[in-house]
Amino acid sequence: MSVVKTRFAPSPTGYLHIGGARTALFSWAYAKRHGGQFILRIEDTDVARSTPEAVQAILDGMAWLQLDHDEGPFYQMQRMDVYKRMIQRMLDEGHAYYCYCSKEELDALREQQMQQGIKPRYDGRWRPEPGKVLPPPPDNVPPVVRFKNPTEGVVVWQDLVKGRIEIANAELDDLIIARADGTPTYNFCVVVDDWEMGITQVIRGDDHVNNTPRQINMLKALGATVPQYAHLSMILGDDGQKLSKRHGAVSVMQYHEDGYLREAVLNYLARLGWSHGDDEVFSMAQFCQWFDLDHITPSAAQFNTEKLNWLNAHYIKTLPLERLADEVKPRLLALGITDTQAPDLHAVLTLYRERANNLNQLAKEIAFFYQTPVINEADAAKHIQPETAAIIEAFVQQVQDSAWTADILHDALNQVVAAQQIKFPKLAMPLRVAVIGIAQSPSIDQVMALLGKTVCLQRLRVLFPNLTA
RNA sequence: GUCCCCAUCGUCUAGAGGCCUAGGACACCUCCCUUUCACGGAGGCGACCGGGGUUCGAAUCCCCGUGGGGACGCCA
Repeated sequence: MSVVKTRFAPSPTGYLHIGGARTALFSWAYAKRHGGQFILRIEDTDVARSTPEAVQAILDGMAWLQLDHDEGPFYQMQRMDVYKRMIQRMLDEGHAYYCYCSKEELDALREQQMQQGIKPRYDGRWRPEPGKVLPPPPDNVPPVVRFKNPTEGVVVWQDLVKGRIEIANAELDDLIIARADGTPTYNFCVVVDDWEMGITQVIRGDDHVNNTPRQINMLKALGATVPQYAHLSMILGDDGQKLSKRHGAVSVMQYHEDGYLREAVLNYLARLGWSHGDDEVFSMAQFCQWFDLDHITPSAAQFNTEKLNWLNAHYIKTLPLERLADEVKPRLLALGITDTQAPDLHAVLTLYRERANNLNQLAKEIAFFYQTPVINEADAAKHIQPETAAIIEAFVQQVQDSAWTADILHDALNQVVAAQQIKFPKLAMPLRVAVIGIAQSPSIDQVMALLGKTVCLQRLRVLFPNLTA
């Protein structure tokens, strides 16, 4: 039994989006599960569309998700000599041949076939056959190389996700494996690489199902071992539409920017199209022990931001405080906050992490600890009444000479409420508005204790300038 | 058009012929907790695409519809 080896093979024509990330995650997890190797291969043979920025974006995305590869990254453009040697071999062994059709000729053929209602495909006009006389090669058309696909029989494989798939060779045509300029095309490079790199399980998107029989035929022509295939269904956007620029096909790094933890994204993606009974929340370590191809859903899955948010909230609540602080600090910095010493960020996070489901939101919510809050007008209008100043006055009288802890403040609050014969919110809400700018917060006594006496009193005086205390 | 794939609550899914009066999670609704908003707790709403078979018995197997998706490039 050969050792398991999987690969993630993106083409660098854009960022790493959520669908690609899941494919990578599953390939990675499969290798981990079986003690195998996971390799990263950049399929950059489309020179016109590949960019170094996209390569970097993919590397960044993989790094953020911590989907580390054991080998690579390999770049197909650096393996040209390998492909060219293989193409020559195919030619020499009669598995491939030169085709002198021009693009225009091919386009015309395709159009004609479409009109006739038949599947558009190459008609084999340059395909050599015993007893067949080929036209003389035109001297102004540089030839492409085509693979001589079998014309009869069927290609069958046991897909690890979708089960047995069978496609008739009659449905396939002779695909181009080398362009007129001599460069190899995608399907050929994949075949050569998967073979040479010893890939045992090809885990990829199911848009490749139709390429699989061609690849199997080429593998067989080369005398290579055919790997196992697992075709993952696609991920649909939140709106049920195909993922695209307008439908949330954003970079995984966008999730990072938008305040999501990698733990949440990974857990969410793992659970999208794969299941382990009723388990919903699990670590990547656990996932790597559980992951298998038998429990992958063959149908497409719709992305659900609400559930991602829920997982994000879970991880914000349970992450080690140190980790959480590291995630929040840069986001506070983006709000102009550099110093998180006083009050202590860990203490602030302990108080606030319970209620957050997003890192950016969390940073925004605790910003008032480190900078002057903006008073929310609606909250102020609602909670600051004509009698409020007197109530605040009484409160300040009560606490100005005492120690400043949550317990003491808690008692003081209750005493003032009792003495003034008012409902608790009559005091608590104006305090919130004055001290933190809005009417929603954890217990106001705890918030004020963290903020400190000086700052609290100072902020109270801003909103209630006539305090005598 | 041709070929291929798919089909359980709004969404992600459990389910491999009897354990299913179909389970869990997100969302939603109600109640509880409460110092507001959250968090948390307890309930609730809510699905096997349709039709034929096979079988004592089908969400599970088969066929046909229907619907959705994918592929048909000198793109990957």
